[in-house]
Amino acid sequence: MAPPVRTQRADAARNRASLLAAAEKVFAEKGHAASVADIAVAAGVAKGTVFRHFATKEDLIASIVCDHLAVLSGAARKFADSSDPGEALLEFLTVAADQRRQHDLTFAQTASDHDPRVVNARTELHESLDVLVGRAREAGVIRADITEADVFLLMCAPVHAVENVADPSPTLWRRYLAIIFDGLRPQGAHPLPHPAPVLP
Amino acid sequence: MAPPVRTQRADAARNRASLLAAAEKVFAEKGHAASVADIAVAAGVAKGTVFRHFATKEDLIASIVCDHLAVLSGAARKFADSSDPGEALLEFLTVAADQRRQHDLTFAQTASDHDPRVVNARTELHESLDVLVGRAREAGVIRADITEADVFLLMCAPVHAVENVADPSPTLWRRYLAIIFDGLRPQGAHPLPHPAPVLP
Amino acid sequence: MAPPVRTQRADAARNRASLLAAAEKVFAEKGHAASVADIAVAAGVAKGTVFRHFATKEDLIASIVCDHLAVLSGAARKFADSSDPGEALLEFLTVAADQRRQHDLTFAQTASDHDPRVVNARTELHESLDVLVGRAREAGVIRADITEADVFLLMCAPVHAVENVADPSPTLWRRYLAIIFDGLRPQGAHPLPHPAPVLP
Amino acid sequence: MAPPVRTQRADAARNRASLLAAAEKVFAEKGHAASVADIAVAAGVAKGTVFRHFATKEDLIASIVCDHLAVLSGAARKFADSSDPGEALLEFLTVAADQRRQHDLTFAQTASDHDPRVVNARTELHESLDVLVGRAREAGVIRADITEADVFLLMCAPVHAVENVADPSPTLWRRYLAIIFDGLRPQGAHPLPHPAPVLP
DNA sequence: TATGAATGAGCGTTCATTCAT
DNA sequence: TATGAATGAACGCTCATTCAT
Repeated sequence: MAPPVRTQRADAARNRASLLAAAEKVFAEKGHAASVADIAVAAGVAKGTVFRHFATKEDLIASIVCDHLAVLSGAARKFADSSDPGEALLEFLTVAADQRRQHDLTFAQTASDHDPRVVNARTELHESLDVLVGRAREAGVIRADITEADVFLLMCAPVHAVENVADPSPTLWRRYLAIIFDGLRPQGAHPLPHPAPVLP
Repeated sequence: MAPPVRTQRADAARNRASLLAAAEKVFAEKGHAASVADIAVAAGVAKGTVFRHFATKEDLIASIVCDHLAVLSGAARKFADSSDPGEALLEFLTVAADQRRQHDLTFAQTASDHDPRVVNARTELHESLDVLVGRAREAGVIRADITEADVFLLMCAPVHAVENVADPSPTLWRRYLAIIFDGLRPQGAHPLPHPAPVLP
Repeated sequence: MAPPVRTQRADAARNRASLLAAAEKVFAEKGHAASVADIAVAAGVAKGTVFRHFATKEDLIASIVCDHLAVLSGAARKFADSSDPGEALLEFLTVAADQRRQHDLTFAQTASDHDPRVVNARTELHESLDVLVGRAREAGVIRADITEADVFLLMCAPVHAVENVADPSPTLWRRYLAIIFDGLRPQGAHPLPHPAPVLP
Repeated sequence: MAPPVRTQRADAARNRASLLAAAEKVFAEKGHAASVADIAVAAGVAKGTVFRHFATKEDLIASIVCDHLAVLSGAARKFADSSDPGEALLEFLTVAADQRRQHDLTFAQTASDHDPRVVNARTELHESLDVLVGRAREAGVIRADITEADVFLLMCAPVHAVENVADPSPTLWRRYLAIIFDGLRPQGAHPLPHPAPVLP
């Protein structure tokens, strides 16, 4: 009963998803050195098929970045409903760091900065974060001068810090998340030498 | 008294220095995408000249990384003599972040991890940092459970955080250094969920 | 019945064959100085296409050498069935010299010495030659102390000799083949000052 | 008493000679892959000094080839006085093959074909050989239809033959010289299918 | 639609040669 | 004169992208 177009679209969507998953893995493993051929092999398709789904390599990267941002938006929205705003923020940061730890796409960040889909996804994340951080701030579990932008910018710092360790324990980043989160707390806070940035 | 042969060497040394400076700049701007040709153009020399001074591109990168590490070692040793261990540590972190802000070579870190000169330079930095951090810890200005490795790993976090801002204020990183440094302080510290790593 | 996928393969195979032919010609003309670009131009394809068919320049050279060796093996086996072992050996040497005259790949011999495919092809030639030379020896048309290795090593000598002539008659090499073949005959043979080598 | 110009010339001549010796060795070892830098290092001088003595790399190669040809001319002239023309020819071929064995410059042959100094040196060798071979022919120790050109062209064949052996006994070439020399002898000679070439 | 062969710009690197010292 | 730093053309090779099948 299903029209053939549907079937094709379903196939294509499945292909696209498996390509994204393969690319995410390959990029995380090889970083910038990952080639389209590598990704095609990992996805079990021909090189040309990658370009059927993603116009350019940059487009593929941007799609992955979008997915990551969407996952984070979802997490931020979900945790924003929590009755414990401090715990919610910490849990969000834990999810964010863990995502980054599993698939480090730092190299892709700047590259896809100008892609409109990425801009949208980031905007959405900013909005979700604004709620989450606002509640934590109002509850007094983080300083009054900490903004959504601060959380966004510090989000990946724990994993970045660990990146310089040769063979890190898979939970070492939690140490640095704890340190940074302590820095966000109001207890013993020193005044900050620079106002928070306004992100687009 | 005047060394007669030095003239040539002086020229070559000047060239080498300008090559290093140009490469530092180009790498900071373009990251891994910087080509040897780019660097040669920036330094105003022919491509072949780059290879006269640095056997491979990797060698050039390692040389820059070594220089950076040496500057940091020097700063750490200098500040270790200070009478105010807390201020000394903060000043060191300020120097480190500012260096990184001017020339971000994050991409090079991993690449030159196995170069013996880089290993040596890093070892030296670890030793210098050990003294600096030890004094701050003993003076009680940072938590008792913070080690030299923690400082080393968090050293670049403020600049990393800022990297996601499109056109950042040149001193925005100080905001994040302040937050992280507050996280290192003993006031209001929560226990850390993971022991500090042991760096080689 | 018609294999549908063969069309692409046929194209690629044709390209590969024309690449091999072009490379054979260019290498014969320019020796080691032949560049991959030269070969690509001669074959009417882009440089990258050469590397699609042959992983490296060395691989391409080895492929040509293999082909040459296989042709010689085939000739040796074919002539080994002859009822006139002396004539058969002479005909083989004629084929071998003529092949070499058309495409001198002396320079490639040593270069591809370690390629396993070349090693195999050479081993096969040695085995074929062993039969051919053995029969000639048993028939008494060549000396009793001449081995397959001798024939293998002297095989290209006639063409080599002619290489020092500026614009040689295309059959001049036959003169030197005749002289050398006379040297292999039992009539008027002097004892040899060194035993035959054992080739792998 | 000696004018300083003489001293300089003597120095220069010594330098030139040591450069030639070093180059001969390096070329024999590395063939075409030998670089001017390799030669300079082997001679213990700077790269620029090589070009003070030899305008181009080709010029250097031509000079070595000239030297080799001159040595052979000398040998040919010396042996031409012998009372045993057959032995004299064999001895000349032995010297020629041994020279080639020690320093294989096959790769250089064609390259320096058009250098006028090489042309001269070769002409001189042809003249010397003409006498040597003429006497052997007249004495009946080689066929009546063998010319100086034949000997010239077959001169290096024994060493060439051995070149395909991986780790040859240093006297293996004598085996092939003996075979080829037997081919030159009148006993059991078959008529040759092509007239001797006329070399310039 | 999916394939993978072809493309060609660009890469890191080498090296004969030039030239200021 | 001898040096070795600088040059730049050329090399082998890679890879994102295009396109015929």
